[in-house]
Amino acid sequence: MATAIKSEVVLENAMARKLLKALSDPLRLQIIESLSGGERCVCDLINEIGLAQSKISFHLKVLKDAGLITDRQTGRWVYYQLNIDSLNSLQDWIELLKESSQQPSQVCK
Amino acid sequence: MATAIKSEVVLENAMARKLLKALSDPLRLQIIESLSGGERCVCDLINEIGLAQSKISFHLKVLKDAGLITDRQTGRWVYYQLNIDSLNSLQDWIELLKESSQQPSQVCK
DNA sequence: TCTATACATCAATATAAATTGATATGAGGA
DNA sequence: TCCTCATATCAATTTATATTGATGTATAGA
Repeated sequence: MATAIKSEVVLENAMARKLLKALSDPLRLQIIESLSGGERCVCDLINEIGLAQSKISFHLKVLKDAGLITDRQTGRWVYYQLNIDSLNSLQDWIELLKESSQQPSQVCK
Repeated sequence: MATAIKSEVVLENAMARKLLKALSDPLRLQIIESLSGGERCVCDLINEIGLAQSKISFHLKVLKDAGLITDRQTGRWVYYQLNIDSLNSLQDWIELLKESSQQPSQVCK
């Protein structure tokens, strides 16, 4: 059904928007790239990236709110991990763009 | 060679950073989504999106500088089009993240 | 050459987002 | 219970980004 497909696309767009926004900061990208080496606790990220703890925590929250990472607490430590599902969603969104963008151009006027 | 691979990844990261930054604005996403329907001139985008011309032009420039779109002038009209290569780069970057993120977690302390 | 149209650019302002330094919370261990 | 450590949160400030309205530029047609 056309409406079903369309509302799916709209949903996808809304999700992509959130993810892309969260990925638009260089420090957050550093965190993401660091987490791509596997799960890490905050203290490790702080050491690895070498920046203020409040800064790291702030950006971790942004990434978590966007659904890009998940956390898990063990004792005093909190471990963060990339959420593969969100990366898949982003890839799907890009794929949709690519698929629909090869249409004939409309001449203006 | 390990260094060659690594510098490739670094390049990819730098490119991803630029693309993601450009994609982080809702109006620019609207433009991107509109262009996914095929090449469009600025006047069409203005009508479609219904916002000030200077606004649209500003964001088109950001998208173009990032390499996400290309332009082509014909007479008085300028046509913009999605640059598929940039979308592919972004997909590749995400793919790399996914591939390397399934490693065993390191326990803290 | 004059005028209208399509688009780009710019300076001023408004808005949003990131940083900083301090404080709060909550888990463990002594 | 008290202390320390790991992390989160907050208010104030700074920095970055977007918007607005005006002006500039190039093209085409009369």
